[in-house]
Amino acid sequence: MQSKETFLLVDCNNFYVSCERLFNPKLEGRPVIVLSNNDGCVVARSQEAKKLGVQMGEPFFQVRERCKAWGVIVYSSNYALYGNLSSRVMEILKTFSPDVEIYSIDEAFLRFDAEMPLEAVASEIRKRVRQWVGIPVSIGIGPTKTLAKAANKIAKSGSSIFDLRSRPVQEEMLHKLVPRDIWGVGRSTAETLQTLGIYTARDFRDAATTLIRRQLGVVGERTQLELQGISCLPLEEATSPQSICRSRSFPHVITDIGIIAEALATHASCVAERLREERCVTSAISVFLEAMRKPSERTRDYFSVAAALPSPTYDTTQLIRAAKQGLERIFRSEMRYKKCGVVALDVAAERDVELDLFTERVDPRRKRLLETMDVVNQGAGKRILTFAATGVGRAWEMRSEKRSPRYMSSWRELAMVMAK
DNA sequence: TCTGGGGTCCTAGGACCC
DNA sequence: TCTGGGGTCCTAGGACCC
Repeated sequence: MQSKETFLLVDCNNFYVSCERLFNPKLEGRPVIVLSNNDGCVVARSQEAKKLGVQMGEPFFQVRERCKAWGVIVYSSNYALYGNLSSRVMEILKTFSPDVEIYSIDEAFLRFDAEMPLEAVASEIRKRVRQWVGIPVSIGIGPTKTLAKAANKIAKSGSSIFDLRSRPVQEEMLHKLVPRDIWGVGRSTAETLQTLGIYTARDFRDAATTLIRRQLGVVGERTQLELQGISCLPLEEATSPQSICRSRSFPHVITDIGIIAEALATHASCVAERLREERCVTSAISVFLEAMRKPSERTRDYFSVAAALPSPTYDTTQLIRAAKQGLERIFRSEMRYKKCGVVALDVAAERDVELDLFTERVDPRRKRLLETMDVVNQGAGKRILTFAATGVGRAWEMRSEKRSPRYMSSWRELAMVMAK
């Protein structure tokens, strides 16, 4: 008989804020928020900031004045720092179970096969991550991933660890959660459930399967089964991504094709770099532009074009060339552009790609050149070596006015310690 | 006048996640 | 003036084929 499996969901508390606090302990106990790229909207909030009513995803310009009045400390996002701390946390988690699925930058599922004293394991995980990296985490325990997620939600609001394995506890807690609290239930699904008279997570779990299947499709049905304790979402193996996208909004409207070409060349090189990092190749890219329709309106026009590459590749030059050709096909001089991006489609692991006699292999000399660039850029900081097409003016670059130093990835930005 | 049935593949769009 | 970015999966509908 297959042994019973249990899932732990480990989630870093207010992750980006916790990262900032690590290097600036004065932020402890104070309201802190972190903004998205371009300082556009709020993507992380400390407990204190949540209490003040700063909403997740709220546009920053709408809360700026309130933040000033309340003394909220504001940071631009610093992904170099968060990425680095994230991998340290994940390394620790891997020492507790061989079965770890890194679900996002700040959370991971761990699977345990046997019946184990998992509450003890969970508190050891919390202790070790706190001690070795300095980040506080919450942990949910459940017989399925969806229940572990729900347990984590409960853990967040108090005890830091919550076990949702026992049936009576499930009865009680699922009655307290609304469908929207459940992983996989978004706004639209929650509305549908409401019209069906389903108001709690427990109602959802106990509703007629045929009804759920008809109204919500296989996705909804799976979520329902998971709530019943029947595991349908296995731990995902780490696989190569299917697509890799890189895009940025401009800080202001841009109409100049030359500047957009530089931005796209930069995005194309980032995509290529990531492909090499993942040991992947792409056989087609898509280029897209977004333009403002009217100055006052939020609505955007979206233009995109896909282009096949001569052969599966991770070569920056080929991606830049294809991006440029794509741009020429969709660019209109009268449009007011606000964002652009490059997507690698059809991404596959390099070793899985069958090269026949006629497809061009990446030239070994070019391969060495690209590898060298990657090594230099990783060691000395990003963008030491770049392709000329990516430009030097960088008139399109985003606002990031309140970014903390890259303490862990840039020699120039190391923390300073005064010793007397 | 009246126009089958079954299958595959691809794409766009929606929904959801962090 | 100022509203992010990067993913996944599913579904419906069209094109195409026999």
